[in-house]
Amino acid sequence: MEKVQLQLPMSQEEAVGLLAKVSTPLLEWYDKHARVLPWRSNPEPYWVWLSEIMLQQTRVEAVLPYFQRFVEVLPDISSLADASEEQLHKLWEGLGYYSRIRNLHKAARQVVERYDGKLPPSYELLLDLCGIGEYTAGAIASIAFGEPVPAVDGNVLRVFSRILGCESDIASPQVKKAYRELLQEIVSRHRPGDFNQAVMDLGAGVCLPNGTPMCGCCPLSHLCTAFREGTQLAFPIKSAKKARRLEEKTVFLICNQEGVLLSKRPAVGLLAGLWEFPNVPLRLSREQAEDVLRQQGNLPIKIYSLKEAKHIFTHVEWKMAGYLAVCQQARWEGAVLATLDELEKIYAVPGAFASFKKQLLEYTEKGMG
DNA sequence: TAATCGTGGTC
DNA sequence: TGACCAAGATT
Repeated sequence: MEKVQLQLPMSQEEAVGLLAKVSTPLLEWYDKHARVLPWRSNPEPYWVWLSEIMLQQTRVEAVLPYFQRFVEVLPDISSLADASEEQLHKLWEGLGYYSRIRNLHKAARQVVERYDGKLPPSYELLLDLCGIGEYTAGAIASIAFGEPVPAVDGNVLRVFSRILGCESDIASPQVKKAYRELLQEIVSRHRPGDFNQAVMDLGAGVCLPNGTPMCGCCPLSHLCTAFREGTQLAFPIKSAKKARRLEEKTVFLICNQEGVLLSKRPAVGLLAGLWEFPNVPLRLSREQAEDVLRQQGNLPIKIYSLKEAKHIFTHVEWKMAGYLAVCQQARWEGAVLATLDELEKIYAVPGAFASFKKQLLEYTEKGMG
C-alpha cells in the first residue's frame, strides 16, 4: 500500500504538536463524563471483545440488551466455543451483520485451541483472530490489556478530521492507515484504553455526526481547527455511496393447525444461514400466489392478502407482498414446520420479516375473519 | 479498491 | 418520507 499523506492545513510536525495537546483535557473530560457501561464496569477481555464486536456499526443502546443476555447464557469464551450456530444466531437475532457472530464463534474456537481459552494480550495476535480487524484489535489491546495502540473508528476519524481540518477522504483505507500512524504517536501511554474510549464517547455525545456538534461542551474546542473556522459541518470528508438496488418479493405464511413453515437461507450471502418465511422473487398477484402455493403441493383452505412491507438494507431494498395461506397440510420444498413457540425461542428470523411475523401473530391471536 | 453485509435512530 | 449514518471486517 502506497504511503499517503493526510491533506492538512498545516505541516505534519504542527499536526503532531497540536494532537499532543489532546490527551490531558480529553482524559479529564472522560473522568467526569464517561458513560457507565457493563463492559467498562467489568473490563475482562471476553466482555471487552464481545462488546466491541457487537458495537461494530451499531449503537450502544441497541447493544445493551443483547450484551446482557449473551453473557448470561454464555459467560465465558469456552462456553461460546461450544455453543451451536443455531443458538448463536438466536442470541444475535435482530442485531444485524450476522457474519459477526459466525466469526466470533470461529475466533472463540481459535482461542481455545491456540491460547487455552484466554484471549492473547497483544495487538498483533488479536489481529490474527476471525472478525478482529485493525480497529477491534486496537480497542481490545488498549482497553483490556493496556497496550498503547490507537483504535481508529468512525468517531476517531470524525473527531480528529475536525480538529485537524483534514480534507482527506476518510472512506479510504490508506487515509485510515495514515490516521492510525499519526495517533500511534499521541495515544496516552498511561491510559490508552481510556484515551480511545474517551474519543468514542466524545464522538457519540458531543462531536456529533448527524446535525450540529455541541462544541460548547467540547473539551477540545480550543484545539479544534474546524471550530475556529466555523467549518464543523464540512468534516469529515467522505466519498458518496452507491445507490441501493430494489428487489421485489412475495412472502408466504403457510400455516396449519400446528404452526407455520420456515426455510433456511443459503450459507453465504445476505442473512446467511438464518430462517425466513418461504418466498419467491417479484410481487405476485393473489392469483399468481395461489398458483405458487398449489405448485408446492398445498390445497389452501383460505388465503389472506397481507399488508405490503418494505425493508431497507445498506445496499438493497426489499419491497414485499405477503399472503397467509391456511392449509390442512402445509408444504414447501425444503421448509420445516415451526410452532409459534419454536418461532419465538429457537428459530432466528431477521428483522426484514418482522412485519409479516407480526401479522402472523395478529392472525393467530384474533383470527382474520 | 470496491462491494458486501443489518438494523434502528435522527433530522 | 428519504437520506444519512453508527464502536468495521472480509473478500
